[in-house]
Amino acid sequence: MLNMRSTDDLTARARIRDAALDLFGADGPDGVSVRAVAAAAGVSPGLVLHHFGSKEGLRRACDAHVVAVIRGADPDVLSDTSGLAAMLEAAAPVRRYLARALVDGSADAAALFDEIVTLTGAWLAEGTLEGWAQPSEDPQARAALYVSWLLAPLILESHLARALDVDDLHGMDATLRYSRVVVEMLTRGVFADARALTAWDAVKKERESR
Amino acid sequence: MLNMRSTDDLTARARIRDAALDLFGADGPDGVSVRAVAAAAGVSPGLVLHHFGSKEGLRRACDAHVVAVIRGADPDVLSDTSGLAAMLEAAAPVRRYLARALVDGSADAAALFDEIVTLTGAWLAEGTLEGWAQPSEDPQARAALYVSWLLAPLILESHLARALDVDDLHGMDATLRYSRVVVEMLTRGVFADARALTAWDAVKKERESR
DNA sequence: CAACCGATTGAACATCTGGTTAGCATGCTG
DNA sequence: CAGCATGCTAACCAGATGTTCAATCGGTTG
Repeated sequence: MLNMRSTDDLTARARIRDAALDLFGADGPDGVSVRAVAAAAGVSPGLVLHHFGSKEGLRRACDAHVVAVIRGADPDVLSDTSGLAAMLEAAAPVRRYLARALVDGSADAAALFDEIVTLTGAWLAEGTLEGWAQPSEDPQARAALYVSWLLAPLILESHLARALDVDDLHGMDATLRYSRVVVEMLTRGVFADARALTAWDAVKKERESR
Repeated sequence: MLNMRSTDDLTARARIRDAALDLFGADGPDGVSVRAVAAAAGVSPGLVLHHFGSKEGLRRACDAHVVAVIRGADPDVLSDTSGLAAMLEAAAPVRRYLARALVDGSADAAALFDEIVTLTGAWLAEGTLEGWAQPSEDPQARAALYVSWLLAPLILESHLARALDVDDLHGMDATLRYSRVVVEMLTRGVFADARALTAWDAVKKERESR
């Protein structure tokens, strides 16, 4: 057995982490036993604890790894949306894990979310000044919603795949297809006139008068 | 102890179901023990199984109850977007349970999702004909994405609340605030020119040439 | 009153959980 | 070579989990 921990990323430790990433991403940390991770990595259950101290430690290691992958991937493309773009480009297990961590309330995932919202807000503000983005009455909320909307396909993966009649939502075909519609909806909008806006005004007025 | 099972909705059975709804919605069925449900309902663990057969049976009962509540707004059929509205306006425990069931892959929640996507697709098609909705190159995908986007605040509740600096995302103030931005984004769009569309074209061409 | 039936309990069971420990093997270092 | 740290395993532990079961209680019915 070789002993190049820092360079070789295929050590038992890395294999355990990758297996955990995969399984945790599918069922959440609470739905996966240490033994299942060990089996998937081809090691004994004891080794998992030996390397990561505890199951919680393994979870933190997965969090850290995912954050590092997303932060570190292709920082040049698409200037300021790089975080988001990197996330969408990241390998499927990492993406699934991130989505799961977000709904499970992991602290690292939450911090990543906040960071991306901030970056997106700045990016959209710049776009507004340069004229390629619409101005917004509430830039903060818009940035948060924009990020949430791009995250939605990650989280609702299985439901969207069913609605679109595709097997793998994150295969290239399906990704191209739905991202096209996303761009279309974000460019032309969905509603063609202001009646949704006036409907909202009516709701607000009614609620305020109560 | 009274014995009016069918009429009184505060029987032990109903209390167990409500407690389970609450706890399952917070941590998912796998994160909650039968004993915890029993304790929250003020009964013994055995009674939970006596009434629902198994934990899985209890989960199914929760699913059925939530679906019934959502459908109950419009007893016969869901019309247009009323299902979506009912989901977003439902009481907090129901809302949380639904969000959790969607990401956990419950069959009933998935069926509800599909149904709402279909209704939304029909609604948007009608709008396209009547002129108040934009035409779409891919109506099926648009309907699915539209539903996903409106569901996103449900699922990412805590993260959005943090980004918007509000305590309760589904309180009236916050709801009015972010729904305003949703309407704004869906009416005016986010991008002011076609460069996102052309960027997508470039990506597609590049990937196809590979 | 007696028989019965559903609601309800508490204890028990087998299983699985995360975690600990002792020990083995191997490779580095003196 | 001896000494030692380290990767790794197997056995084991205490606790929690879902489920089962015998027994009790209370109201209804014969």
